[in-house]
Amino acid sequence: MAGRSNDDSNRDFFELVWEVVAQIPYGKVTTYGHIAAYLGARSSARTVGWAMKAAKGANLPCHRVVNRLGALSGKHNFEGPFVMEDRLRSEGVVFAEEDRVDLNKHLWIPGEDDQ
DNA sequence: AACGTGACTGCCC
DNA sequence: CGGGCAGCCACGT
Repeated sequence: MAGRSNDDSNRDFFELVWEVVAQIPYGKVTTYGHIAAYLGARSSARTVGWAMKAAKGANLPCHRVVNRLGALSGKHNFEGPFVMEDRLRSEGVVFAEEDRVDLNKHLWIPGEDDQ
């Protein structure tokens, strides 16, 4: 057994992602890439998407996570294809275009004191 | 163990 | 502005 516990790196990447998502402020959004970069895995943006999928059912604001273009790439993974957009609009999030959030106004980057 | 797929991203045409 | 290609990581078959 040897303890391999060395540090918090033992935690699953998914769990770290969920913690970041839980920190996204109300009315703000972030991207898969920024979350991955914040966790030191800039190339794992895709894995962040898997974490979201695995988080389905959890009490996480996963609707605040969009792709780099602000598009709701995961809307079809919610209870309905309209739930994600509906939830964002409820928080006052503005859409620059159809199915595309205005990141210029609502982008929140983990680690940045923007809260 | 190999292959295909995907809630991604960057680069090129 | 759209479409294709490559790199990346985890998962299902």
